[in-house]
Amino acid sequence: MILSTKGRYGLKAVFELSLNYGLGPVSLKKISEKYNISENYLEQLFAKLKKSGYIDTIRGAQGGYMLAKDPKELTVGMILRTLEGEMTTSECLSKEICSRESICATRIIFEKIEKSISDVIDNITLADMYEEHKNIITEEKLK
Amino acid sequence: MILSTKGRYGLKAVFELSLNYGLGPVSLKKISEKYNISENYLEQLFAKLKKSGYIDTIRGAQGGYMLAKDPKELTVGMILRTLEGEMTTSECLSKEICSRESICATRIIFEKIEKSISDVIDNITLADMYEEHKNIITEEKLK
DNA sequence: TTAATGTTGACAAAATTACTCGGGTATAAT
DNA sequence: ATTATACCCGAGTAATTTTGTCAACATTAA
Repeated sequence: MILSTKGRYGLKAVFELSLNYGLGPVSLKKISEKYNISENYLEQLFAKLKKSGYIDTIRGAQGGYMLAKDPKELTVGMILRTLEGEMTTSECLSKEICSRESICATRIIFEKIEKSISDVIDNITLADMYEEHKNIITEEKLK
Repeated sequence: MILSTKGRYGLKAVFELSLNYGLGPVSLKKISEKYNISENYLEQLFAKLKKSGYIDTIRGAQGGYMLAKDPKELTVGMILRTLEGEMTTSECLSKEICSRESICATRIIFEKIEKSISDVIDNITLADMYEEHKNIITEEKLK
């Protein structure tokens, strides 16, 4: 399983923010209740995202969290990498040990996996997610 | 980091077996010394791979492990999935909680990631790794 | 003021990872 | 036969990561 709850919860929550983009802040309480995610835990995730500059906060009553940028400028990769760290490693365990032959062969594999993941997550923006989501909703209504 | 030492050590070790395909068994001791991986730990990984039918063993002196099939028939995905379990999950946490909208949106993302990983690991065989590795060695010699 | 909200840092339970250990069994070489 | 070499198997354990919890505090709208 490549994604822990950090990435899974976090992406959901951020998407929720993008649904509210331009409409004012959303409180943690609302999000945590909607998805049944621990408020305090989500708080930690949002703290990281704020530090990275992807979300802004407004303190005090009626405050909350909001995207710091246009959903078009925020990619899934930005969110996931902030929360999960780098997705793969291809580093050798030790330069001495790296007896070259097979380690190089496996490293190539890991690099390919990494690239394919990056191709996906770096090319989907929150705006894309929103579009896709809207289409699904529309299709459902047509039935 | 999507791969733990299980997948990383395991793929290295199995590649080592593929270098020796057709030349008799390789002992754990040899592999663990070459890569400085705990022998007992590697044993556990190989036990799983044997159970899955990817490697065979010969017990007793001069015994060891060997691929159970031609390297052309063994993919990186077979090895990694055996050792790491499924690579992603896109399941909802709970049907009740799944308020559909944003969870569906995130699920699509996870499914895309999963597919891109599968495209890589299911389409590279141990034989492919060997070919690539041979090319690298050859190129180095030409310098 | 008061209630709602974000901020911070410490703490901790649970799960997973990454091993270790010890006593087996099978087999080749002597 | 004996011995050394290897795989086999199940239990145990240390370290790390994940997944939170808690408490005290700061800020702001109403």
